[in-house]
Amino acid sequence: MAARALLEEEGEEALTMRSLAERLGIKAPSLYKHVSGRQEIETLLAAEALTEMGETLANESGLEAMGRAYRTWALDNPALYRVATTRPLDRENLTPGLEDAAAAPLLEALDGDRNRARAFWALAHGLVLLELDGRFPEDADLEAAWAAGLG
Amino acid sequence: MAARALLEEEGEEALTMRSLAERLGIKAPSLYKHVSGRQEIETLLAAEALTEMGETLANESGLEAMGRAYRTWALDNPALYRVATTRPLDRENLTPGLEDAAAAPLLEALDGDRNRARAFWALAHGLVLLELDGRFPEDADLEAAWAAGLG
DNA sequence: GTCTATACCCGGATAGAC
DNA sequence: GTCTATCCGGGTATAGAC
Repeated sequence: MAARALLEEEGEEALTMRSLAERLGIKAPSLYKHVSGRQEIETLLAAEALTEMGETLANESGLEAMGRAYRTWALDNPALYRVATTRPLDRENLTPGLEDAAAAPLLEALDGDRNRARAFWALAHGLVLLELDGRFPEDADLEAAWAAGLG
Repeated sequence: MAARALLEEEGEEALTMRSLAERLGIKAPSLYKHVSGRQEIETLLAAEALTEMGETLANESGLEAMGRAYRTWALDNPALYRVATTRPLDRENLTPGLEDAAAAPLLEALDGDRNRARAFWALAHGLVLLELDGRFPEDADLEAAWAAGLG
C-alpha cells in the first residue's frame, strides 16, 4: 500500500488524507471513493503489520532469536510498528483470527503459557519503544538489556 | 499545575494552549507571558511525573512491590504517564540529575545492574502501555503476566 | 473515479493596545 | 499580565459537476 511507504518515509504524522492522496497523484476527496476514511487505512496498515510480524517470528526458534527478529522488524518499520501497536485495535474491522495468528509462534515457543507470552511481548514492546523514543542513554548496551530481560 | 488536571480529566489530546488557558480563566495568548510555549509545559509535566515515579518506587522494596507500584501510578495517571514516557525527553531543559534520580531506586534494588534495570523498566512500560491501549484480552490475568515477567 | 469548491473544525503563535 | 485581533498552518470530510 502507498500509505505504508508514506508512513516510513515521512513519519507517523505525515499519514494524512491529503498527503496520501498527493502521493497517489489524486486529490484528497477522491480517496473517499476507495476507503471510508482515515480509520480504515490505519486498520489495514495494522493488519498488514501484524501479519508480517507473525510471519517474522514464525521463522525463528527460541526466545532469543524471536526477540532479535522482533526488534529488527520494529526498527526497520518504526512508524508502521507504532501504528500497529500503540493504539487500540479496531478489532471489529480486523480479519477474525489475525491477531491470534500473529501471536501464535510466540505462544508455541512458550508451550502455550499465555502469561509468559504476554510478559515477553511487553518486554519486547517496551524495549523497542524506549529505544525508538531515544529514552536509553547513547552508550547503553541494548543487546545486553535484551539478554538480561530474556535470561 | 493546572495542565496536569486538564490532562487527566480530558485526555492527552486535550492539552492545548487554548484549553489550558480556558481552565485558568485567561485567554490563550496570555499564556505566553508565563511559558515559552507548549514544549515547555510538556517538559515541566514530564519532570513532575518522573519525580513522582521515582519517589513512588523509593517507597517500595523488592521488584514485585516496585512493579505493583509502577503499574498503580501509571494507571492512576495515564495521560501524564504517556506525556512523560512515550516521547523523546527534552533533556536540555530538564533539571540535571532528575532522570537519574528517578531511576535510582530501581537501580539500587538491582544492585546497580543497569541491564537488568533497563529490562525491568521496559517490561513495566510495555505491560502498562499494552494495558492502557486495551491490547490484552478482557479476560487476561495481568497480575499473572506481571508475575511471569518478574519471575 | 476524478475533479473543484467548500464547510467545519482544530492547533500554535505573534502584534500591539491597555 | 491581560486583552483583542489576527496570521498561518493543519486536518477530515461532503456536495455536486464531469
